[in-house]
Amino acid sequence: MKLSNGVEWALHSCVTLSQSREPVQATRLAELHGIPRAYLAKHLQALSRAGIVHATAGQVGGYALTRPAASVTMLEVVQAIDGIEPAYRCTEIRQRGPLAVPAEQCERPCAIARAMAAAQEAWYRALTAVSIADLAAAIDIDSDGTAMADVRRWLAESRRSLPG
Amino acid sequence: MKLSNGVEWALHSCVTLSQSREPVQATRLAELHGIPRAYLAKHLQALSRAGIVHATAGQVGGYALTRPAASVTMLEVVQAIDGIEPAYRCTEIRQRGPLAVPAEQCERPCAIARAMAAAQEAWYRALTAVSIADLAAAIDIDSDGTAMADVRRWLAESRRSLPG
DNA sequence: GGTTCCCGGATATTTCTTGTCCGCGTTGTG
DNA sequence: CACAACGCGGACAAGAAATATCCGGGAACC
Ligand code: SF4
Ligand code: SF4
Repeated sequence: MKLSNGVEWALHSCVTLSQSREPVQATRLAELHGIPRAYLAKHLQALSRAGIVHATAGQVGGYALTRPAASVTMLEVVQAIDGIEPAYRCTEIRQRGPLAVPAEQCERPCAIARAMAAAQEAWYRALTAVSIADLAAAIDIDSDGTAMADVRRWLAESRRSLPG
Repeated sequence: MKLSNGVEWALHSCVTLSQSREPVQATRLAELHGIPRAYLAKHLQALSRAGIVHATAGQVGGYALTRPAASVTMLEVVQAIDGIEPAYRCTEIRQRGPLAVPAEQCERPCAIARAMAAAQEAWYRALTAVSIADLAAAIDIDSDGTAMADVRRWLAESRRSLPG
């Protein structure tokens, strides 16, 4: 079981966006995190398609959160990047081989699939309980209240200096 | 997030093995489920390395559970096949870029990594709660008490007829 | 001793992730 | 209103990982 590392970038980007009311360009977000610009843009597009962020084009364009950070859950971001398909994909092997179960008995998933679905559900619940705002607040506390202020300052500064 | 489909084969194989006190060859397990024999053998080797099943060589060899089915949890099987590394791998991007956090502040994982770890823990807990014996019992109930008996009959029969 | 079967690694094939590119639409400006 | 600049969006290659397969030992049984 593996999670795309783009999830980490997307979560960090959302936390950063929650600190700015103006749109932030993909170039800035990539530079801030030291990651390839073009690839981050691809993931941001996925967030855009999921309705989590809104992209504005043009000279002063960029990305911004569409909803308040407190209403965006981690699960939404994870699913936007990694897809909504569950980790366990049942290939219905019980319908194959010499003891094949007839299809009419396979209407509802079997015990194995049910247990896996329950585990997935527990995973979803844990991620739903945490919002982007929670993350921003927790990161701020971890850094003694300087992290988010630094981000806001850097965003304001880069908007002036870098395009020059 | 994706789970190797070998997990499904391994779980089915364990349930099957729980119905037989004699060792069952990899060839039989593969035939019963209609899956490639060689690849299933590779996964069974992983189960063997994890101590879940014991392989006996020789003419009447095969695989058998080392412990009672009630004491083997789904999580053990999943981790034996899919590995124990967590789904979310933190690449410490906060230590990169213009706002890099110094390493001495990164001793404990940040809020994002903590939330992901909590979700993973919930997933583990759900899988630990279900044993192979539970699965066998549930599958038996789903089939009105015929599935496991059919498996036992097929195993006994194939041991006579097929090698001939 | 012959046979059967499991173990382990080496290897080919396919799929997915990662990474990069340029066209199109949008925005601000003259 | 036409122009030019800018960034988003999806299409396109390279790399990694999973999937699937094969064969040479070694062990147990007959
Ligand atoms: S639903 Fe259950 S029995 Fe059917 S293939 Fe999936 S795990 Fe196997
Ligand atoms: S520990 Fe937190 S801040 Fe550091 S890279 Fe992981 S998610 Fe980002």
